[in-house]
Amino acid sequence: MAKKAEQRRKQILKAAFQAATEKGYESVTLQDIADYADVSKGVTNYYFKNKSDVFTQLFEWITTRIYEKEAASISEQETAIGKLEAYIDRVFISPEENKNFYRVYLDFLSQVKNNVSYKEINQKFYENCWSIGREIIHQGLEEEIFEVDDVEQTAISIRCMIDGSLIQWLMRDDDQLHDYYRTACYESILKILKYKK
Amino acid sequence: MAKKAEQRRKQILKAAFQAATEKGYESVTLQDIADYADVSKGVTNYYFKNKSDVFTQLFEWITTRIYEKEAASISEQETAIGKLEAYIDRVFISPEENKNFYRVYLDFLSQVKNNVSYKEINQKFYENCWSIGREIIHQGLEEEIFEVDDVEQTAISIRCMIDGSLIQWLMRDDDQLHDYYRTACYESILKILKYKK
DNA sequence: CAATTTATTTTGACCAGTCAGTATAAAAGA
DNA sequence: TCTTTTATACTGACTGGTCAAAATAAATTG
Repeated sequence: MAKKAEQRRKQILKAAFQAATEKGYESVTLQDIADYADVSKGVTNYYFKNKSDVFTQLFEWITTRIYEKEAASISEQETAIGKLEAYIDRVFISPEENKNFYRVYLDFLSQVKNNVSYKEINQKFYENCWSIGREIIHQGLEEEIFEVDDVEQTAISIRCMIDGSLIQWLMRDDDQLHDYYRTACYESILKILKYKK
Repeated sequence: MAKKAEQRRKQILKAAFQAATEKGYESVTLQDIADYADVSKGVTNYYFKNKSDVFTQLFEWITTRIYEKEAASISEQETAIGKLEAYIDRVFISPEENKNFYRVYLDFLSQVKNNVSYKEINQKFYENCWSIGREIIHQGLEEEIFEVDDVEQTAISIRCMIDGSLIQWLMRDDDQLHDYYRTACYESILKILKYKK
């Protein structure tokens, strides 16, 4: 029974995600979600406390998923450079694949200031991101190819660079620029790490 | 008379801005705007075609204002380092002063994908930002303290770093971190510029 | 096994409230 | 007086959330 409920919950979250990608966070209605999930309107209220509850859980799901994919990508690599490359490639995954994820994530970001839960979820996401940065830095220090004096600050800066590049890429929304921003981001991070090849 | 009209327009835009900072972009109503401007609802509809028109003009006003303040800050400085410092200081201006500007800007960013006008306005803003970056880079190259091979790409990366740092700072929303992010951003950009002191 | 009861899930009509936009009235200014 | 500007009233569309009733599934009993 709990299995069925969990399945329904996921189904509704996916519908909410799809609705959000196509209509934008704020303008999504409970009816939209129900339509995308192919159920009637009441179901959403049966499985979720209210609309806000749906979106809170969706935000958590999205940030967790982004992190897990990133973490999985770097763990497949042995070297610092390999990890960093895998990381950036995952962030700038081919147009359309993860683009929607980051678009909806940006939607949520703009809501963080109005919602304490969102802020906490995002804080957790940041901490996950920083841990990825630390892992890459430590590996690079071990290999003696990076020169970093403040590991924590550098890990934070890496994510700043990634988010900044990602957003600028998303905003310009030109598939031609995909490679450009991925490369620019990657090379900037190498400089921040004072990479000596 | 045209002067009076222009004044009213600005008054309404300011009211819309204030409403947006306090209630968030999407949930602002025409009534809110009228209330903040201390006029009746009819006035807004008299001076603007519709709600979307108000926000489009507000977005243009905000991005222009952010750019102008940044440009003014760096033009007061002679040296590359002076310009860069002034630039970053302007971006990370004391909590509350320009914070609201960037918050509302972020609100607009999340709407760019649904609105062609927003996209164009933001594209123009980016170009202005990049021109600031170029100016600093050129100055630093003249002084022979930076080492940059692709000026354009580096100018873009500088703004990525700024936006990324800014957003992370805004999201964490802890006044204690103000200095931290300003410094981290500044130092990262120096590394991207391969600054040799 | 079949009949019946109970529990769970789903439906869609409905309500009270909000909104953008319009229409109209009032006021101010030329 | 006539035009411009501001205030108020109204409308029609849409929203989130509620709820009683229907449908379905599970459990119980004879």
